[in-house]
Amino acid sequence: MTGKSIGLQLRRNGFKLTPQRRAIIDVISGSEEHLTPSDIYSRLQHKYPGIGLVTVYRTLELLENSGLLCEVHIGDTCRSYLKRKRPGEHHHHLVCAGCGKVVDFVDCELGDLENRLTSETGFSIDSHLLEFMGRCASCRKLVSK
Amino acid sequence: MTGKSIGLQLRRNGFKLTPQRRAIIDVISGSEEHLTPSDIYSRLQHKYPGIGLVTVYRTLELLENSGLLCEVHIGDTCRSYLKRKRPGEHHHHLVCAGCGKVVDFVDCELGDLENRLTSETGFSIDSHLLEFMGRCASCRKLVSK
DNA sequence: GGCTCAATTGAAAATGATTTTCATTTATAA
DNA sequence: TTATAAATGAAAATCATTTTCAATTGAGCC
Ligand SMILES: [Zn+2]
Ligand SMILES: [Zn+2]
Ligand SMILES: [Zn+2]
Ligand SMILES: [Zn+2]
Repeated sequence: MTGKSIGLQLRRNGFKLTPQRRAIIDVISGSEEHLTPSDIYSRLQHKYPGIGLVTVYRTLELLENSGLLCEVHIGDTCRSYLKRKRPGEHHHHLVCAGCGKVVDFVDCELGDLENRLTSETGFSIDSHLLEFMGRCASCRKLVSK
Repeated sequence: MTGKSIGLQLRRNGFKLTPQRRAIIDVISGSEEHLTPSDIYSRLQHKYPGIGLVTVYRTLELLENSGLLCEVHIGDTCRSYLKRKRPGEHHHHLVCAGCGKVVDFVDCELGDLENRLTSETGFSIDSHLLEFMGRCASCRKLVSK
């Protein structure tokens, strides 16, 4: 999903497409890394100065409610976001602890485990959270130098 | 692992076993639910009033560094804790969205997926985060009434 | 049982992240 | 172009967490 199509999707949902929102979408779309609100805020200062941190928070909330963002739970902050490449599609993340780069994967194959847990515990299961943490090839090179 | 043995473990590691720490361990040990720092703080007020929230934070940090606690990432707060039943043993959690009750399971069987991701992406993988979210039997009854 | 001392505690202040408030501006549809 | 509801930004408010520091205390030692 491109930055432009994210903007169009917002409009289709009845929201205004302001320059601030374009800029924020632009920053998120142009990053392979997961970004916190203040990461996004500081990246904005270069290309689009003057946008308030409040607007970043509000836009993130809007994009998230519209299903256009992914969350990453890695590390300590639970508040780090990423463009959702294919909205609606079930997937998970492999995250680099060095640079924050995120790779998606769709085959989690947790169905059997889920069924067994359901019958063993009496819980009904609604969803799951799965993330792998590691180091991407280029971050590994840096360390070994 | 009992509350008492958690206390002993702390002493073995060279820390003092104060009444405040006993009380906090007691609260955590007596709960099947994951608890945030302020959850713990408010539960303390009944049985052991006067313990400061700062002490709760400090004790949680200590217990976590000693590997005696589990973290739950469910929901919005990344800061919710639980007694670690068998320190050192690899396991994951099934969490009730209604009451917060947590059930452990040890068989995650993510090795094959991990190997495939490693070779497909060039990442090295260090760890993973896996949690199932659902509703326990008694919370399901409440809803259906 | 008392003595000593570093570790621990709690109150208050400081910090940091997020949310709310509200007056002003602006994207969009007519 | 105009009207209008939505969106913005600055500042204040709120909430979670950490730091500071003086007073207290657990645990080893006599
Ligand atoms: Zn990397
Ligand atoms: Zn999955
Ligand atoms: Zn429940
Ligand atoms: Zn596992």
